[in-house]
Amino acid sequence: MTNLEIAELLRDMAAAYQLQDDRKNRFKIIAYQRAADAVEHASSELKDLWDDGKLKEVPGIGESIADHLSELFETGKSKHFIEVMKDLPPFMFELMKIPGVGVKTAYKLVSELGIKSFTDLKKAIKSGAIAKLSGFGEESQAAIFKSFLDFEKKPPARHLLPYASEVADGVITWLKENKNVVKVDPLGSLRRRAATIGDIDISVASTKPDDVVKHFVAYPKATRVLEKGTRSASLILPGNIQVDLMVTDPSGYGSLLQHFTGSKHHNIALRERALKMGLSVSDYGIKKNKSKNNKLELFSNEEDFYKRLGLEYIPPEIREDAGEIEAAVNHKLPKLIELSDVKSDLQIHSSFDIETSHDLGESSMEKIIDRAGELGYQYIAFTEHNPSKSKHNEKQIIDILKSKREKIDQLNYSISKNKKNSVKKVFNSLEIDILTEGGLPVPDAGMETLDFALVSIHSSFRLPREEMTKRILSALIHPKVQVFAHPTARKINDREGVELNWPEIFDFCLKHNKWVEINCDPARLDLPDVLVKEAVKTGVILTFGTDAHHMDGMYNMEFGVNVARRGWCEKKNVVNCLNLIEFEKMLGGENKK
DNA sequence: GCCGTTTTCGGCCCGACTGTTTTCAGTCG
Repeated sequence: MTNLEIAELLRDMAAAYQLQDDRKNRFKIIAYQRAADAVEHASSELKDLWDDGKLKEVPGIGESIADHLSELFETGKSKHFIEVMKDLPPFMFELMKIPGVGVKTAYKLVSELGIKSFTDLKKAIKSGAIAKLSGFGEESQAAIFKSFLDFEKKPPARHLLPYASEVADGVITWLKENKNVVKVDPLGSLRRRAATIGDIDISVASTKPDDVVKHFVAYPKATRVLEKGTRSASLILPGNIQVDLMVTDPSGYGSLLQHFTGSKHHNIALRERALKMGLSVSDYGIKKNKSKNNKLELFSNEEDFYKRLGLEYIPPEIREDAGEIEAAVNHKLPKLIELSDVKSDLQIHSSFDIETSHDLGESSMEKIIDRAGELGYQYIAFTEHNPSKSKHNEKQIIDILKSKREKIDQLNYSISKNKKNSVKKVFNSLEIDILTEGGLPVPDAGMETLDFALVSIHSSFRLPREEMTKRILSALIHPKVQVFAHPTARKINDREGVELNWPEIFDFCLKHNKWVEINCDPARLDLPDVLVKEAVKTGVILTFGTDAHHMDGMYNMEFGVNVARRGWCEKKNVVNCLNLIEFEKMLGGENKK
């Protein structure tokens, strides 16, 4: 079972307890939901953790749930889960995927109207049967129908960061046309720079919230107004993208920024901390105790808000309730890496034709060097894919690589004459496929032409964990191999990452001075943030590579930096932050025979 | 059902919006 399937199962359990008695089970429900969230965000497959006896190390999984999951892994089922859910019709969980349809609604539709498919649902709506149920009416029936039509057309997807940013920019531009908008910011997972974005969250500071809301819901591109209140509203945009707006007075804007940035778990943890201090936190501000009559303390900025709770300012990227609050208490927050720290790009594909196994780049080496200069880099690496193995014999591969070596040497000669460009050196590298059985498709005489090599997986993604781990290590061991590129080989929304024994990989890299890439392509962002955090903890050296196949792709560096920041990365953890001399020293170091 | 700067027992975030059952339940973030 995958983590996603387990998370879904735990959420179904929470739903079951909600139906049984949502008051009595209140905290059990929360516990199951928290466990589900934790499983979804875990950096390893739960099955692997169970293999290693580490199930209970996942925060949110305790004695009881761990036991049930163990039974599930051992026997394929859990008696307790089956018992709790035995009377629930399976289709209710499908209905719950429609936004606005929760546990109670779904159960009622299935149990009282016998709905067993989406076709049944449509029939029930057409006949008006839903409106006749107690607790429902014409309007709620219509709301379910509209929501269903959106969902049927396009189930809510998570969007890549650059796309979500663009959509948000459109809304923000529209909001700024209203003169009552004092400040406007994109928040939520967009501000936390997560790899994918669900809803788009936007906050506004204004003394006239109702006027701003009115302007917002008139956004010309909106296909539907989901909600409209006095200080908040939600729209649906084409492609079934939801945009949520919250407005507050400028005097309390800091609290709104903080609240709406999230994450949910970070906020919950903050509020629990506040309670222990005798304070109550909401998106309006902070009160003494929970009493309604107590005076509200306002915060115009986030720094003061965190300070009030005895915390250092926590950067949005690490607000995930993953140790950042404890670190902020103890003044142990990392000084996160910044884009301006980056002095190089270590994965670029030029158009220099070496008859590659995969796609060739589109821009010339010369143009790429100019662009690198514009970005202020000191050095870059050209990392075209290796010459295809099927179309060449060994001698041909060696000859092709020698011709590229000559080209790079010429470039370095002309660079040394050009004082205007900040780039002082280009490295001759290669992105080499790791063969299914391990090993590399480039003969040693070809490897000798390189300054260093990247290796990566482009085939056989579904090997078992230990086999895959051996495969990777057999490639990394080669003395010319320096970087493990896009290590999980995931493609966001398209392909899951491979299974690897990460502690073993990281230990190996640490011991042999091998580096692990953060691929900056927004569709990859690989290593993912949770694994970056593990790598940083271990002390593994990381690299940035934009994987640009066109010189404009070099602008994607910022997305890699986002991931690094989310993984608690400092300047010292990333080799790209070294200047040329330091970098060459690092490259020469322990890696040479 | 989980978890701990005080706690192995006794807590567990806080509020907006909608529709319907006119005082609240359901859903969401």
